[in-house]
Amino acid sequence: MPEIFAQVILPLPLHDAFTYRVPEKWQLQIKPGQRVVVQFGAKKFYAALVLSLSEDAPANIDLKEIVQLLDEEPVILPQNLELWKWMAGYYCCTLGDVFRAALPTGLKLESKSKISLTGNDDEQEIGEKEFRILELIKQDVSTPDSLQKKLGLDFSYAALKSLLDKHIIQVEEKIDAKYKAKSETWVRLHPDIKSEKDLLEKEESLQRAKKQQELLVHFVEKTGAFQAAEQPVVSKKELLKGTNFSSAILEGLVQKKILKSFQQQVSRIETNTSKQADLNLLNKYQQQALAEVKTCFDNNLVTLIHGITASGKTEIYIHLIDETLKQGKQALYLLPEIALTTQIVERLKNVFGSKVGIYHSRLNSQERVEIWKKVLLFQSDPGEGYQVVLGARSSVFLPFSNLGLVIVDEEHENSFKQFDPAPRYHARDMAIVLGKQNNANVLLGSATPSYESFYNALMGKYGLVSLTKRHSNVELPEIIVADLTRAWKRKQMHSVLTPELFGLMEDALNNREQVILFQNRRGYSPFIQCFTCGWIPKCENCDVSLTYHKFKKRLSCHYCGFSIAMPPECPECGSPEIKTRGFGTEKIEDELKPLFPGKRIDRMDLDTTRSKNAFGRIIHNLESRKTDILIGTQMVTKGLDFEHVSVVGILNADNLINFPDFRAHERAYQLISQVSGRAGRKYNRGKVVVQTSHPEHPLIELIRQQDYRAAFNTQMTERRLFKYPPYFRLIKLVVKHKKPETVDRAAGQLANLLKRSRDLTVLGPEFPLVSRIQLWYHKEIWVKIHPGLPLADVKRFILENISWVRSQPENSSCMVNVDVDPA
DNA sequence: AGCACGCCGACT
DNA sequence: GTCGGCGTGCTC
Repeated sequence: MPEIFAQVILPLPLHDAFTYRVPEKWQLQIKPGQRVVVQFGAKKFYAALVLSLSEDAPANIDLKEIVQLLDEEPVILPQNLELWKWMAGYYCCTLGDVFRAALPTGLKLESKSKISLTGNDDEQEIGEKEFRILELIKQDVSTPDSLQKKLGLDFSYAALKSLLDKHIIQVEEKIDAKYKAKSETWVRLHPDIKSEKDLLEKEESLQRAKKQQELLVHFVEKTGAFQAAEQPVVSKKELLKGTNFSSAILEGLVQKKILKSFQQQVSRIETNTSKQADLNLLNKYQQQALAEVKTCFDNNLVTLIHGITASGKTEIYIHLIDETLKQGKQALYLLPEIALTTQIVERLKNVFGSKVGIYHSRLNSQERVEIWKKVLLFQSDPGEGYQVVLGARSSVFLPFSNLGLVIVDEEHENSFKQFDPAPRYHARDMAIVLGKQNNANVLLGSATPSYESFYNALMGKYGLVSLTKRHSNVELPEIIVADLTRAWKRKQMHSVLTPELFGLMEDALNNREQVILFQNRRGYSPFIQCFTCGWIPKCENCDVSLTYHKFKKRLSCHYCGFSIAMPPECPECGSPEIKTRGFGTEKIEDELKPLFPGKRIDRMDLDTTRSKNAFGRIIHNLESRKTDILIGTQMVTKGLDFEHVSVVGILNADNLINFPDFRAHERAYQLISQVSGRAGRKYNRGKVVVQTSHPEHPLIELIRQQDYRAAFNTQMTERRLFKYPPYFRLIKLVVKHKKPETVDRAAGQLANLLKRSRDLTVLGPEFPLVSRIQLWYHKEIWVKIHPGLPLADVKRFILENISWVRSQPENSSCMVNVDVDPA
């Protein structure tokens, strides 16, 4: 039999696959998609993924053997790997990067150095540092990391190495399997008991062990032994529940070979999710839209459904999923993380029961592995595996075997784009690739489609379906523009509220209706400033001012988490007069309390939703009308339906519109529309107040008229003129280094090299909005690419130039991040 | 990404 | 004179 070699992907940012020898014992069993343990480098072990197998190997390399085969069957299918390859190529990252992003943590493993004593303690001279390290090792601190954490500056690798050289300690590499199946103890009759007669004999034999006898009777009553053909089993937990029997009594029966206990694997995921509801009937507009979507699907792989808020898109999705399931195919339903609320999760579980898996970042790694495995299971056992997945961005990596439909709801959401680390992929775009590879239809849905998608639809690349009627005929809210500057000048402001907004809030609250206020900044105030000398506290690691959080009495950095206590006086001039500047959600909450005495005010932002149940609690309080006014950031915009919210206030539209980003207008429009959608969903027409200092701004007028199409057209003119998407493709390059001079020089060189290409438009290098993050200086280069150019060649050209710049000694291998289609 | 090897400044 | 910093290059 010829020798077999495996090309494996390591979970590292390396461009090549590496070849290992396959030991003879696994030659028949090994398949692409299985995980293997390999040694890579002098000591590290990794779980790698078999990419391919071959009978020949690269010459002149001393190959290592695979240490362990981890899976009996592949954890990922060949067609899934095709998506990985596409992603690595398109987003200019390595397969290793994709590997890391794709597999749930529980399926990845990495070796950790475990330090232990050798027991060799002949008198040897050791230094102070060595002594302190040794003391900790004796207390079972056994990894370099934890030693470093405990000792701080007293730790050094040299001291560790010295101890190693003196044979006082030893280091071994241990790999931990992160995923363990959860198991429970179950109980059944011992196989020796073959009839009821045997059982009675055994029972009588227990005359002197009353408790055991009672438990046996309890077991028989509970399970009905010999009632059915199959011998009954029961979990130990279930058997002992509500009784006084202890484990010891059960153990006694097991010892006497009357009962037998065994371990059984159980799922961590709730299983009592039987189908509880039917599909809702669609109204005539929904029926029409559904029919149109299906027609579009006949001609286009991708269809965009532009449906205003509350037009009932979700129910259409559910009908489409249902049809996909009837064809025996799988469906993937993608939502942005924040929109994966209990409302939608429950609806899907009720309709599709145990066929639905939910996959998002709040699951722990063990749960994620179980979802992964049940999606994989669909291939071999369609009855048991998941046929529908509702999930966030990373669900595109799940091992689907027979995908028939992909839905991307809220497709305009920029949180579908992964920022850091690589792969910097856009889940909506990956969904489309996934659709192409599987010949599965893709449905994009939004009330305010991204301009790229809408453009593609208008150009005929995607099908387009519009839904313009809200269900139960609720009217779109009325939008009122309130002039901040005028109100300030006339001294009519009630704290942060214009008289327009204040008046409407009072009316609403008097009618027992609720109010949502939107402000794009969390914390108390975006920055503070000394009234006397003008000093503004800045982050030590990043180039940003610190945000004041009043509740914690601290100043903190929203980029790196750095924080300091609020100084009692100005550290520069000693003046005690430090003033807060600007308004964050926390300060607004404070300011509103005296304006609306007796009203219950709640706040929803990153700071108040950190704990696991906080989000649900805030939503519940609003639903049950325990909250009168909710103040929040972006979070309040997401698909939450509340019946009694009649007024929505956007406290400052200017900081949305004036954001220095080519997408600022698109985003401002989307955001304000989405928040507006929260107003007046059931009984009467809601009111939205948009506060701005520039009521004459053309975008404000478009927002007031709620004219998506006009806003789109206006922007398209600018996008074309300034060479932005959808007319041009963008690649953003971020050069990073700890030294500003190096960043300057390297970024300059790179930009100059790229500018030599006459086909490309190159902007920069420029310092980004925040030019230093966590002690690293950043500089950005934007490359605009004409759609006629071969993208692969352009990328190769860019990557070659990056390598060249990085290889120049004076640039001391600075980092360059490549972000294709930046958000 | 790690980690080893290799070359120059502040200490016994 | 060495210890120890981190800059460069390799890992099947």
